[in-house]
Amino acid sequence: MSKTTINPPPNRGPLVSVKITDVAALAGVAPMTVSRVLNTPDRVSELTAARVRAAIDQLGYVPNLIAGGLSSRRSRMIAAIVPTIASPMFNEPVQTFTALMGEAGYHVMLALSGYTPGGEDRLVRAILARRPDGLLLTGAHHSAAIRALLADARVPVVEIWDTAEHPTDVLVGFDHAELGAAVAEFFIAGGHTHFAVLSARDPRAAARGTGFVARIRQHGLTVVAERVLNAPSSIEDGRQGLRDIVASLAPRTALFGSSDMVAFGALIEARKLGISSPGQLAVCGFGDFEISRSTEPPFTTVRVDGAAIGRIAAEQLLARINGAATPGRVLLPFEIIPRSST
Amino acid sequence: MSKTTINPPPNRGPLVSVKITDVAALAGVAPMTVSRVLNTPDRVSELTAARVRAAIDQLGYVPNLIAGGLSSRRSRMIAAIVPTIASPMFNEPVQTFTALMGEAGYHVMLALSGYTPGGEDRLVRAILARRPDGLLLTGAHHSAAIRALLADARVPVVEIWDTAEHPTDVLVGFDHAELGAAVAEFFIAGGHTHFAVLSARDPRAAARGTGFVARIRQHGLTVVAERVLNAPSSIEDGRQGLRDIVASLAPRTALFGSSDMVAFGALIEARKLGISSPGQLAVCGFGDFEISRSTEPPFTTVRVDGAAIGRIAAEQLLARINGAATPGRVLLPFEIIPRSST
DNA sequence: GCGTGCGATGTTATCGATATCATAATTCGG
DNA sequence: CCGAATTATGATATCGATAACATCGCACGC
Repeated sequence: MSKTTINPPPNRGPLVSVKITDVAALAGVAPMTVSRVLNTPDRVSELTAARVRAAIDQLGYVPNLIAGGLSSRRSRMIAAIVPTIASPMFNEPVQTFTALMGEAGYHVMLALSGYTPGGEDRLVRAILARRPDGLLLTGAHHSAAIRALLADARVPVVEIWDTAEHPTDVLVGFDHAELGAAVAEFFIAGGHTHFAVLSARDPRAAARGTGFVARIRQHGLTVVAERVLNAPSSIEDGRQGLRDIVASLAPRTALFGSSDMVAFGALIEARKLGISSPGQLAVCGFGDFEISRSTEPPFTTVRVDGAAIGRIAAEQLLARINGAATPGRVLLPFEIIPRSST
Repeated sequence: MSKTTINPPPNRGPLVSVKITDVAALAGVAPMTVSRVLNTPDRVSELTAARVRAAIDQLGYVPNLIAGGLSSRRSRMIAAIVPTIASPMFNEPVQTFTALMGEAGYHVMLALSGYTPGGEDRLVRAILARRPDGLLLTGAHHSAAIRALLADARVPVVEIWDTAEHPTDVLVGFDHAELGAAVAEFFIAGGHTHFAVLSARDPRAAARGTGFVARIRQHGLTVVAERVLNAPSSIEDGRQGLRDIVASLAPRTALFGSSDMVAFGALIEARKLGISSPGQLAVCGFGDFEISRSTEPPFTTVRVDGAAIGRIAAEQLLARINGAATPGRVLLPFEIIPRSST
């Protein structure tokens, strides 16, 4: 459909590397003064600062943060670990967090842990080798090895998107089991008596599913099907999931999907199979992804304020970095958004 | 719907910071030997290596890459700049690239430039301050300031997802204009005579749209509507786009959307408005996102092998870092995947 | 008119690792 | 068995910035 082309590489000019002493020499000041112009401009007279800035521009000086970091023992870098960016789930918190930390002078290094257990261990070691000034972790349940590493490293840590009795440091999340239970109550209030759940193979999705099922059983009602899907789960996983459980469905069943992708897949497959929604199959997703809102008809989901999580995480982490005592745990609310699928 | 809770923070233990000299002392060797065990194990006898490894484990030593980087003048870090992770567009290349560079011993620092022009400038400066060993840029058209910075920095650069006559260093991408033209030909071959395009406000989406329109005009055929959307564009943008142009549509129109999100939105809105597809409105998206495949019915799109771009970018960049001469330009093919919407 | 204090700048030591060169231990062919 | 090549390890200097302390000059108050 199109060609593959290969051209030769261009040549490059001579190697140059401007350092702080070069700038200092040109501006006729000590290197320390250049450093002050860049880091604590208030402590330099406006006159010299101008001379130094001129020299910086003239030479195209770009400070070396590696050297600066070694000397000051501050990397001005934050590492953020999320399971994946292939799902819209973590976009909001990560983007907000990154933007706010950026304003505060920190770069955020994003790392993907995947959903394979143990993938996190190597990653955390590798990341700590860069001496981040802070850490953002997705999830609050980590291996003993990681806990030990983090404790030794003395790095401020904020855990998001989860809850735990004793967070490593600061936690900003919500209670997944309670959320599942709330979805159960929502369905029950709608008169449902038969339920199903499709959950990704991921600890937090599992917690939502467990909370859902537990509450239903508390009410003495029936869970007709429960199925575990890939993580992160795709639309196709949701479709396949529905095909797998279709034989078990009651004439009127309420389905909880662990993400909006799953719920959307289930809805598509139901429509294809001639199962009406919400009549025969009520569906609730999770995440309030755009697809839940903008598809036709839009479907019911649970919204968590991802931007708020990112913002509070940034605030808490900055407070922690600056040595302030901060609350150990911030649990945020969630909200069921009823739409046409229930 | 749920509560907000705040608990006090936990206390932390004493501060420790193990360094290479501590490990060396415990193992009874010189620091340099510890360094060799970690970086060039072949050059150390198995016996001493074992002793050193034992000491490392016992002390929980995590090497300081900041110090190592200053000394060796290699950061073992690659910076990757993409416009956004809110769209599935760049997932495949980025994930593949990150995984491969990771295997080669490099960490990838992901940075988001957004679609605002000029956002890239500050970002590149900030990133160069960390002295990355290589750079991955999305897009091949940069400001003069950036070009100068990159040239001075002498960093290997690979540009992806675009084409340009004279790439900064290495380029791995495809020709967006040609892609748009191919979609035009595809529609024309299907007997279409009236066309519309919805394109995101982003240089590469614009190139696809322009290529599409140009080819249609070459054939003397009619473009009934042309509209620019937000970048990155959402399903809702696609829906709104279709509403905006619906009055201009011919009884049988072929629509090219700059991404599958746009195409999906247009299809949803068309269905809602009672416009049949492909009968009255044929639609082709771009990206082969999951939604194009897994929705019902699936719709036509153009696929680019994102994983291949990521892989080749990693290979080329590694070759560049290791001083090899590499091709300046690799253009990859694309493929139109006909489905039920055309 | 002179000490005091403060703002502006400079000097020196250091951050924690690795490049490079030097040296000790070992192997091996003839 | 011996000297040269090879392997394993150590000593020293250095990467480029900043923390901490020192110094200088000037304004200001009494």
